[in-house]
Amino acid sequence: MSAPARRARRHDPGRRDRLVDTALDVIAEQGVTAATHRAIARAADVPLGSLTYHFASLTELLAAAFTRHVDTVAERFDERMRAAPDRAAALEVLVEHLTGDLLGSPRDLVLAVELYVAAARDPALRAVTQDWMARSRRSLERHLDPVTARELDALVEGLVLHSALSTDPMTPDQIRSALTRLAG
Amino acid sequence: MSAPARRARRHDPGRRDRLVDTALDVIAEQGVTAATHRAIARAADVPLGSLTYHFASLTELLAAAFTRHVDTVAERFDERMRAAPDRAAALEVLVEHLTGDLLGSPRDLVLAVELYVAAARDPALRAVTQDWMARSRRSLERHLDPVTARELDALVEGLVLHSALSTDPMTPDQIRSALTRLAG
DNA sequence: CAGTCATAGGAACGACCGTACACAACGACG
DNA sequence: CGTCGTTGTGTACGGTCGTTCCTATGACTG
Repeated sequence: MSAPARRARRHDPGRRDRLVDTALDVIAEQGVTAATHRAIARAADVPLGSLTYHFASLTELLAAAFTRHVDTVAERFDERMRAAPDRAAALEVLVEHLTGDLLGSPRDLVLAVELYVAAARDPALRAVTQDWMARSRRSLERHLDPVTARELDALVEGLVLHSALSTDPMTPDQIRSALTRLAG
Repeated sequence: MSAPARRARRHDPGRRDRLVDTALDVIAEQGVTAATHRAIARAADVPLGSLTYHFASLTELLAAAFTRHVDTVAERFDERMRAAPDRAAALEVLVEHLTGDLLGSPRDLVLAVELYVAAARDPALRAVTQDWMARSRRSLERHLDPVTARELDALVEGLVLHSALSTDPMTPDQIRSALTRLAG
């Protein structure tokens, strides 16, 4: 009957990496507040003690997880931004990034908001959001002046939050027109 | 020595109200995650059992607290909005509301973000934020078309979040120019 | 092949939580 | 004055949490 099929190998290189990914999964599926040592250990199918062995504290693990996610998203965005030939194309990249990546994928939307939550609660995680905002702005500044970049960045944050909390979210067209209106 | 000067009277009408206010204080000073039965009871100087006597659950108490706060802020905003003679004045009211009330007072800024956090975590509290957004939009629509109102509302949310999480927040002038740029 | 040491594993500790509940105090009312 | 229902209080239960700690293992080094 039982014998819970513990598949964890005794020797498990890359477990640390796997834990970071699993933490991200748990956050996306159940929220930061549910991302406990035990929940992550269960999801990764490793013993509880393994988490404190690889990460000095839970905060450190969450920081690693959010950092990995931010790296992925920010890098993908900057890549596309670099490829944009001019200002108009850059705006279209932003629209696509927002409606496609952030709002289009429930996972990324949830992760963005959960990061806000975590940052608001834990000063150690605030550095991650600040890094994200800084990189996002730098990407925008490839084709836009700093003032516009900053305003757009704030608007993007608002639209993300709005989408996450509101019933009847804005359509991609409405979002495009809001962004172009501000940047125009 | 001890005899901890428990000042709570045996008969204490209005205690329920006082608990709501105290809950708001605790949230503002220590965050929603620290707003536990025990923390609020300690701050209000009432016994623990008193909280479950007046409120069926902790969520219900937090909802009452946030509702009271939202009522205050939303009503104050709508009042000033009604007094605005035209669109330009309305925009100035919005700037004043944002830079003065929300961003000017650390307490209100914290409470706004904590409400986002609570809403993201607890579906029962989401109704409060949705109510806030709806009222905010309705106030804006007194002098602005619905599309602009909605866009401004999202931008305001973004600016609040931005201010709370960012180092070097935007100045009131920068905020004014962002808002007028979108609404212009 | 023996020894070493980073890694893996599991149980336990102490703290805090929301909530339930039995009891004490009180005011209203006969 | 005695009874009763409402309101207030204190304690305890069952649970989850982060973290610590001791033991076991097995891959690598010499």
